[in-house]
Amino acid sequence: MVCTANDILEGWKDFPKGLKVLLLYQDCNFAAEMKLRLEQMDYVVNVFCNEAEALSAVSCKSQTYHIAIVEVSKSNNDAIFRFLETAKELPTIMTSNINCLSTMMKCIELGALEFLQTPLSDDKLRNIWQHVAHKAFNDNRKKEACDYLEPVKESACSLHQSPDGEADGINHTVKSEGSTVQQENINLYSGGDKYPAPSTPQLKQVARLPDHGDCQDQTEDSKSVDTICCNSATENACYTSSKLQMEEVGVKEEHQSADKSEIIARRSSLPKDPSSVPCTSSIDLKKSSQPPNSSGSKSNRKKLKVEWTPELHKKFIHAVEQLGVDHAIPSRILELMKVEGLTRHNVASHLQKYRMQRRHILPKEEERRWPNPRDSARRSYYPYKPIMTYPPYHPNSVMPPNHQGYPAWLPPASSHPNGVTMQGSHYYPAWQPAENWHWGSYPGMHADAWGCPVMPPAQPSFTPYHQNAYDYRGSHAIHTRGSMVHNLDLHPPEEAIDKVVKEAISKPYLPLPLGLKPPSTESVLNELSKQGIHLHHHPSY
DNA sequence: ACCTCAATAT
DNA sequence: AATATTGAGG
Repeated sequence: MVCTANDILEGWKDFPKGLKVLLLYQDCNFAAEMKLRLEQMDYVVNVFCNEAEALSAVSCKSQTYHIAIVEVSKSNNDAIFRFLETAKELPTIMTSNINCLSTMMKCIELGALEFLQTPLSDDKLRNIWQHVAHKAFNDNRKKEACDYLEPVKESACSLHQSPDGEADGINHTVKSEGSTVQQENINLYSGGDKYPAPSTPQLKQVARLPDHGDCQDQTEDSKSVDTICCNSATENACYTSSKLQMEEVGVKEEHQSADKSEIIARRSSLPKDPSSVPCTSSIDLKKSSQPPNSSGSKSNRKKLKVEWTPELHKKFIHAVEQLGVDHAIPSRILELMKVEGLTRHNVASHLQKYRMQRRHILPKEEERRWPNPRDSARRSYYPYKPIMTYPPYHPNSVMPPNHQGYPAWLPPASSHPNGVTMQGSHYYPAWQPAENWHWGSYPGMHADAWGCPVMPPAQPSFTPYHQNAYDYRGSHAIHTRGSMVHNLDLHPPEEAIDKVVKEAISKPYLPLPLGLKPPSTESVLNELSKQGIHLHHHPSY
């Protein structure tokens, strides 16, 4: 159970009213007086006169406290220290009329928040809530960092020293941390906690473990995992065990939507319901039956094999869709997929497979749809049904071909903004990978079928230029209703041309717009300069 | 630096 | 046999 900053700021009406304070005083009279004062400040106070009682109260599930105020005297030092040591979860303020540095120091060492000399002013008393808030923020930060880093830990470590030096795993991690998406893995806390907002007691006192509390500690010290987050409190047990379990098994892909935008959207609206927070995506790396090596992670260099789970594949397909089949290149796909630990190589490989499948599957389909032998003869490498489409440099010329038998300028319906679902039945029979992946879990979604068009058939209503797929490189989308014919003489804005051409020049490996023969760079530049567009000519391409 | 394809490994 | 990884070539 975590008392987050959000709980306090949003979920806790009238914070700090109702803050639950445990008072541990030897002198019951003093205690009563304190109780009174605190209650006048709208705190809820329970008094204990000996440390044992107080401790049992702390460990009692039914009653929870946000903060403790503990009186120290010369006589009760040991008991108080014991209290501090045991109730690590509970933020504790010490108070005393003695002024013994060593005692004070010991208390602080044991995690006390501060040491206040009596008499306590109202101000000081009133302000105790700040410790709770402070800790909440602190924990929140730690938790995020922890959640974020934890799943990567293993893969990152393994990839870190990958021989070819390509630490995509790391890069990726760092990158996404710096960028907008910081994913969380709240399922670690899935003990059924429902955020009983105000009564969020057992704040984990991570701060009290200066050396172990740092989740970023990448040294594989499973012991530290234990100590980090599991401090004696029983309710942490499930957290710890699940965590350890995950370490053994390897982090599993979560079935949450992998859609980046969704994650961003959700995050930006600071989820009140923790269950809606997306989980970290990381890949399930299969260790190749390696004995658990105790000493360091160095020898664990065996290449980790990426298992393309349905979820992973789905993300892959998503990415490919977004980019457009023809423009899906490993690096971009990798970016879009936002999967930690996955390397460009992995993606490239998968992409290769994917393309192979397409090539094998589609021609057959084409054959069925256009049994005209001439067509098949004309079909080239990519089994498109394709016809010359755009005039050169039309921004839409980067459209992927469609496979629907509709005019080639029709964008794949998958990029149809309305996300119209497939109803026609003439899409491709779902080719399925050999393994029994559970495609069924994405009903109506054919994106996951290998090499199959990922989209529903074009809509009769034709909204041809809604091409979200191609804005990815910032080309101006020209939203024009109606069919191509009306657009033949359409001249896109120059920047658009510029962008497309630049891209084409700088990324020779990207496929050319459909139907175009590769023009020589010279001729392109010539043509452009005739139109007053001047680009640097890089002779290499 | 990165893509693609083919060879190789599992 | 299928699929992931590695490597060569562009």
